[in-house]
Amino acid sequence: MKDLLLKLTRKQKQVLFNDLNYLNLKEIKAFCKKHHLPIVIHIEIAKDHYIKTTEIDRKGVLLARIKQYLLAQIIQSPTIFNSKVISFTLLPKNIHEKNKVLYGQYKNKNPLILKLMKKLTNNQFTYGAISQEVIRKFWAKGIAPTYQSFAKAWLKAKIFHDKPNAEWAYLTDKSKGLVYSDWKKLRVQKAKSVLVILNTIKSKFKIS
DNA sequence: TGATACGGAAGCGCCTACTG
DNA sequence: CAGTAGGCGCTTCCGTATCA
Repeated sequence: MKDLLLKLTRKQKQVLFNDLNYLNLKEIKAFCKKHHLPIVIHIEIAKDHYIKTTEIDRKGVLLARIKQYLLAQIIQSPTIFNSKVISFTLLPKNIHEKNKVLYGQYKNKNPLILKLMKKLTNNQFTYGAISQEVIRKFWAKGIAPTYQSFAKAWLKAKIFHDKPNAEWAYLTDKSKGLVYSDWKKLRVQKAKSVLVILNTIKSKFKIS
């Protein structure tokens, strides 16, 4: 399988792959659209019947997809939540830890869910990047965890998460002490040189 | 009209620097 | 010393714009 970056040295590829993190979501979306890489999450509303949601994959997921495309010319299929992990019936008022966390019912900021999750995590749970990452990973695998196992997974992820995700460029630089007054300029510069390389690539099709 | 895309606002995540 | 505001991007939410 040929990759699309033949002209680059190994070192240059390393730099490129690292600097992809400096692209913002708008730039990433534009590249994905041009090359027909999926952006939007799909759900299965009936057997083998899929529709788009309004939700897009996280930045890290999109970047992984782009890397796979650059290296192997493979266009991965979109993230799909199958019917087993979905429900659009109203969230029960008396949810408890044995209930399943389902797409369509689980909503950020829902106070009932927050209360339950706080209870199950020794008051540590917050709605944020980690919670979203954890639950989407479950759903993408076709698993609807109970609130109890979601809480357990969240606590584990929280401990594991000792530094910002690589794709959060600003926070990563910040944690390394590399953020100075003109970080925004740095981001634009890095993004520009990444885009110069990416723009040399013609769109290809190969569905995995 | 319904579906989709876009845009702004608010909260999270992290560290530094400041305030009391 | 503890607490908090500032800085920036990502995510989510929600209202508005656009398209078929």
